[in-house]
Amino acid sequence: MHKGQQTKTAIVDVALSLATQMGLEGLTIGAVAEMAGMSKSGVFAHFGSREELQISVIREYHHRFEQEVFYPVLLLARGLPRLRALFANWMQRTSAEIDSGCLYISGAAEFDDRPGPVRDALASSVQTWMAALHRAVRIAGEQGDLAQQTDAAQMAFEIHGLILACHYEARFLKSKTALGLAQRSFENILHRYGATPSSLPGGG
Amino acid sequence: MHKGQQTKTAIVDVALSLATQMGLEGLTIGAVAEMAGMSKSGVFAHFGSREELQISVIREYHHRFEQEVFYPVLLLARGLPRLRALFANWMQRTSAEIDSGCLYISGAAEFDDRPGPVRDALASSVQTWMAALHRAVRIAGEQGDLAQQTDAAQMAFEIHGLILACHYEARFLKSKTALGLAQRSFENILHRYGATPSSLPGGG
DNA sequence: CGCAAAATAGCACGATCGTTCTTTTTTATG
DNA sequence: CATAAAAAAGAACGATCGTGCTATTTTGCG
Repeated sequence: MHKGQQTKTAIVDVALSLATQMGLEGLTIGAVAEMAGMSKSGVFAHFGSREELQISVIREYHHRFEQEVFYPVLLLARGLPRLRALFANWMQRTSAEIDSGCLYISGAAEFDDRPGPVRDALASSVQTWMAALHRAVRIAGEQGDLAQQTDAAQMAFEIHGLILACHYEARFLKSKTALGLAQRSFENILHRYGATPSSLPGGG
Repeated sequence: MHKGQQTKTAIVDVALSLATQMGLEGLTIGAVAEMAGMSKSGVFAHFGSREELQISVIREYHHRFEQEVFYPVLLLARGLPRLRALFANWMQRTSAEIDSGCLYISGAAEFDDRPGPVRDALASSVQTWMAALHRAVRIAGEQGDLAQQTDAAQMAFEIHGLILACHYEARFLKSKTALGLAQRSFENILHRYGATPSSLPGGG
């Protein structure tokens, strides 16, 4: 008795790809049904409301984001290596999302002043990721991989900005140089905050 | 025989405030009509299509943006003073748009893969502004107010990112520190590109 | 004022949306 | 295989949308 979960997963899969492309507001049950080869009511029955479908999509996106950019870096040494890897994974995903779209960016624009459970789910996911980024920066500072006076919040903010500019200019303005500019920006930020090319073994 | 233009202006005014808040896709003729105290067909007759209304809104936004952040800086000396003023005006507008919303950001998310005249108008406006920003940076470099090897495209990209992060974190995540972080980011960028605190009078 | 033209309103259309209700098909189990 | 439950389909609803058509009001000019 678990065929339901199986098709529900398939529906969310289709809905996610549709939501990243058309936005969470452009996510219609009819479009999902057609793309999934089902009837509208067949899709609807699994969620009970469009809002619940949207939230399921956000949860799936969050899960994939974690899986792809966050979890892998835990295998690396704390500090600068982990921070570098975090950014590298994020950039890799961002570059893929130049074609597919990013739910955290399009969703923010759609729900930035529309209260409700969808916005809550979206903001909560983003907050979780922002906190993880902030933590990675802070730890790199504590490890001595960054200048002593580094402000983690400031550095995380600047990294966030570079990703947003990359996505904006590449996806919307079709700029072909955005990836390179973003990569260079990150190196500039690392340099500014005194990142060591390789960790010093016995730093006090 | 120009009452038409008068009410048309009023309609665009209402439509703009509605579009910045709800997005260009959320801009419905019925909502505009109600807010303008008119009938749907009364509003519709002025534009002939919703697309034309959306484009009119984009043009109006573009005009106000120019008027508010770009034109005033032409009174200042070329180089760093003008670049600083450009950013200051941009930030002032951005801080206001934390409440009202930004058409260039929400519009980009909505139309980043939806071809057509609306997207074209939006992208064209943004491109114009991006080119102006790039030019201001380049001129500052040529004036000797920035380090010799400054890459104008790179610096403009980083400034753009800081604005996007500011808007994102302030408007969507309700961060109260975003304004300060953005201001600090700009100072960091200026410092990194060797901006002089005040222009050197006789620089060769 | 009188009158043509412009501006606006009123109304209805087809389409699409989320949702509900009912019926049919599929599934898992005795 | 029989059968009850789960899953999916089908049809219809009310609402909302952009838009076209027609009537009415308002405007500006002689």
